[in-house]
Amino acid sequence: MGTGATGTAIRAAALELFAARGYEGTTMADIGAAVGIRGPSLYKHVASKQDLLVELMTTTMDGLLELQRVALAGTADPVERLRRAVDAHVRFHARHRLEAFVGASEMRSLAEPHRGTVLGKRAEYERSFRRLVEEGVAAGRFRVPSARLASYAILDLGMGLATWYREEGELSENEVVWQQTEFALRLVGAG
Amino acid sequence: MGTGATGTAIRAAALELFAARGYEGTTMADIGAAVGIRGPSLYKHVASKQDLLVELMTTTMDGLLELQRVALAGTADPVERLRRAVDAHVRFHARHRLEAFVGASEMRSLAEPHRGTVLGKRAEYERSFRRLVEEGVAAGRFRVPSARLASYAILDLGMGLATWYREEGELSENEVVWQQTEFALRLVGAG
DNA sequence: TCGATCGGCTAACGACTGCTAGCCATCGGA
DNA sequence: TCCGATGGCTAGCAGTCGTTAGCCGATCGA
Repeated sequence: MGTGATGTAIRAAALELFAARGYEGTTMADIGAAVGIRGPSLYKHVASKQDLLVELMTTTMDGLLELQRVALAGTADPVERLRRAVDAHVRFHARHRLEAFVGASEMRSLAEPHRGTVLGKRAEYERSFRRLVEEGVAAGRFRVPSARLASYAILDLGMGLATWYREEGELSENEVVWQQTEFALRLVGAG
Repeated sequence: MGTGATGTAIRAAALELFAARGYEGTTMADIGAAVGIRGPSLYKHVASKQDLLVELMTTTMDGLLELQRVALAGTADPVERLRRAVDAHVRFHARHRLEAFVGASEMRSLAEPHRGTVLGKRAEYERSFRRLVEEGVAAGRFRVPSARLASYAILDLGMGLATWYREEGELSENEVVWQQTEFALRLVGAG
């Protein structure tokens, strides 16, 4: 059944190229060259260029949602719930910066119906964060002018990592995660 | 000398299309259609498609830097300085969401040497924000684990507007600006 | 009135794109 | 040993793109 390793290598190369040059700016020949084969040979492993993007974006959103689900399971305290959700959010963006960057900037290149699906997952993710803030406000633990704006701010905090975070940077993943979580809690007035 | 209005209309149409479909995903025919002419006719008004992007991105960064300069002029108090810088930052992103979005996501489509120029301006803008945080820390008015991370967080807060802010939204520009400024001050522990 | 300029247009070039067709070497299992 | 599957390859199709060339009607100052 072959090694199957090439399929993974192709997806990894596509991710890196989509992040660096954009979906439209990346050719199948580019992706092929990155794994040592010609463009047309790619079609022995993947159905189409669009398929590469679809799979990349849906698995990214699924991973993010799953991580959040796990982080929130079995915890009732609003402050602790937000802390865990932000931890998962930031950690995911640190570990998958390229996926996050492509996910945010290439939504337009995603064809229907997948575009709608991914947008739906993203809306669900955001709604979940807003609810976390509202829970904290209702419990008298947070103090914010607008739960919507606060949740957007927290989401943006983590998504920003996609731009500036580097694994080789001077700050470790844990340090960044801790500080961003601290920022998020200060932001909602739970410091 | 003609009206000159067409040149402006072309730039406005290009901005909207670049934001919606991306630079590579936008054709000269698209831009022409948006202003009621054919693709090739555009060359009576602009030098090239790349020129459209170059001008868009440099004027955006210049506007952002100039606004920051004005905001900081003649104020010494670190808290007030950060407050004004964040106000300008957020207000700019609210008023020029499309420019900000294109500026952030189409850097890759910008050819050298303009890419280097714009990146330099952006680095200067970021450095200025970091210095503001460091000033506040040095004066004992802010309390942050890392000035670098705090300044990134503040920058991301405003840049996020590019994604979710809408003029027709329920929150007015002033409300959003005020709340984001509040968030930024909480974030650096100056609440 | 006349001639230049302005700003549209179509035709077309040359390069490039995603993808298909079809060929062939390699190699593991029967 | 041989046969089929695997996974490379080149050639090429059918389009699209940015851009140039060259044409022509309208407008306007002299």
